[in-house]
Amino acid sequence: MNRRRSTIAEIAARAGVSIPTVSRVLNNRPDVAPATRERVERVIREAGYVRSRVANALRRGSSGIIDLVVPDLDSPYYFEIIRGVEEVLERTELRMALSTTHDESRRERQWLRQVIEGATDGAILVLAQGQSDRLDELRRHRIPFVVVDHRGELGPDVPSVGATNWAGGRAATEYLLSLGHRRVAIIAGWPNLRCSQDRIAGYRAALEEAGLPVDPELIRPGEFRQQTGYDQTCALLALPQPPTAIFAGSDLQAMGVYAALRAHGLRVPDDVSVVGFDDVPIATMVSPALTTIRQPLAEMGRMATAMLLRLIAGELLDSMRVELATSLVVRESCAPPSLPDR
Amino acid sequence: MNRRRSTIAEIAARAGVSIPTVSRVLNNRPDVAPATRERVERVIREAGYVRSRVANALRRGSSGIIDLVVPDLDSPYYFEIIRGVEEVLERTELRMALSTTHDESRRERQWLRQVIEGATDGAILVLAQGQSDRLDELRRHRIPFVVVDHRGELGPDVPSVGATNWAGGRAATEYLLSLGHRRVAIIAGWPNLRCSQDRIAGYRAALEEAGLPVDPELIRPGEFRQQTGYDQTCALLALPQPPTAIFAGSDLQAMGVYAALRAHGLRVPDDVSVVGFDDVPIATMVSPALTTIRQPLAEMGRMATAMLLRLIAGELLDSMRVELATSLVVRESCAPPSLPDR
DNA sequence: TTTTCATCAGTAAGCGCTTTCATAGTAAAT
DNA sequence: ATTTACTATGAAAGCGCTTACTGATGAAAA
Repeated sequence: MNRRRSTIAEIAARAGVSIPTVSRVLNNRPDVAPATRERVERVIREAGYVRSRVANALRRGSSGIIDLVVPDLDSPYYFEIIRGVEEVLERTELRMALSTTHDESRRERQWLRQVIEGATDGAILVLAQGQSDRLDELRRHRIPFVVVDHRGELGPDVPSVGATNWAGGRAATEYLLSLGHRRVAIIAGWPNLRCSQDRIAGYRAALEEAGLPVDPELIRPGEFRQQTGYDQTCALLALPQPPTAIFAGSDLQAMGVYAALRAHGLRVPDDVSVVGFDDVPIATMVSPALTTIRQPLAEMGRMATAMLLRLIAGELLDSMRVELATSLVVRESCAPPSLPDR
Repeated sequence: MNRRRSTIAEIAARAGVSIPTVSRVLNNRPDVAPATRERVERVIREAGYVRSRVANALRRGSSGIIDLVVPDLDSPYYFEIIRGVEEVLERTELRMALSTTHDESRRERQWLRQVIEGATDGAILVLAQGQSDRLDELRRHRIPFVVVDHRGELGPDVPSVGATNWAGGRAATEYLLSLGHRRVAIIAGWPNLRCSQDRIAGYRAALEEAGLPVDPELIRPGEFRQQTGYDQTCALLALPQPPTAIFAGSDLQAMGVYAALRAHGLRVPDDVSVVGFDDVPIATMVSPALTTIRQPLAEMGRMATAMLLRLIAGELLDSMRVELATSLVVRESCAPPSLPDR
């Protein structure tokens, strides 16, 4: 009906009071006479007035927006995190601005500019470089942020949340070893990712603990995508002594492993055992259901958001760096090796 | 280094010019002497100045934010759409604010209030009720919007994008029929969803065209989730004359179908053929790979965003209602029926 | 040389709201 | 009756920026 959005001034005029009085009513200030308050509130209701968040933002320098930045939107990994963030944000007045960088620095700068321009209240960066210029700039602009699953080294004062990747890598390997496997391969993420390094370290630890040699051939880096799983499995299978178990760096990779194994006429888990990482929904949908290391992605998102909220409120964090526990979820993709080698 | 964010006024002072001049430089206005422009630009660079989008937003009443609203964040369906939206938005200066309603009207109002408060430039509503108070209110506040995959009836002047669900329903059924199936079941979404209705209509059309009776027992409504697929398949299998092919309403449902079939010791496609709907990534990851009706989700997101952008620019839409083509993607989950019934 | 125009830059207003600060009115204390 | 102390409200400033206007210049036209 009314074309323009109504302003506080209109309400004031209609209610026969001054602008500040309306503002006071809006903000539930105590110093308004009950009768006046009543009257103003009625007018507000009648006019269908909603206050402008933009004007407010300008006034007090906070936009009510949290930025969530992910490298891409091509994996359930990100979506789980996004969901976690959304879950806590939806209980607040804050909105989530989602953007992607595609790991391109051009996009990163663009994002950074937007964030700073936009007076973001805070940012959650997924898989960001642990100590980069970007982070410094954010800091310089006094924009609170927390990093999820950082890459590379982490500055000491960077709030971050991750998962116990080392423990996960070790648990998966130990499990496979306990089943009797002696040649277990690991497909990881790129070595520049902190989580990859940790998982491989966990894998090595388990092997060494069991007194088994670490065969470099069995450690295959790559992206966390299906294709990598496929390709590396093929490579692994071409080895003179192929592994009897494969520990993939992500469930998506594991799907590639499944496909490659099928293509070679090998059955899971009868011929080769497979363990994934992440525990995204697909893990339960495939057959055999994927045994995997659960990474509490949604919870990481929730935790990061909770931390950010505290930072925004100016509170201190109990701990700058929090690591959430991974856990082994046993399903159907592992079994004792068919023919024990060695 | 510098604590506060620098303002245009500071730049002006430092460069020895007036505030409007800085603004002109910032906006690439032609009426600035080259030398002055040069100088101002240098100061801007040195100061690391970024203009406040908030102030701008207040000034010109546009916030640079597009709202994307989905019912939930629990299905690849949404993520594909989100990705499409992000793809076109990332080429603009606009940011995406993502929120969920959980189909609760409380959340919907909250969202609506936020949107109106926040001076959103426009909104994309996924699976919104075709003619609801919400939409009216958006219209009243002059907020451009477009609906993706609307539910229920659609007002005539509501910009929307969907897929050719009818054609998809028909194509899937025809394909199954052409394979020799005579009892094909359809698991759909809730009947209040427009897309469900259309698909069922397409299914009926194919059946009738082939001179086959439509058995109401074979039409099973439910949610688009895995569990529904599982449950309805069990129900279907319990029928005196179970279907030899099942057309699921989503790929997720189809995963449930797979699981139920496996649980009953039935093989896909040897014993029962399965067709999905959507063609999300999982479809290619499972074995047998899922034959499905591809719904160009990401493209729908892109299209919706493109339309919204035009609406925001004040341009007219070529067409209020656009339907993107679905297509049959044949993979491995269908085969002729093992024992022809009747 | 005087008039006419571009050209460049500055003044001021205002986007919608919050927030001192000041003031009128009223009730309580002297 | 006068002072004191609130209480309820209004006037005005300002958040950071854009954008009519308004003026100075100096160059081109008369």
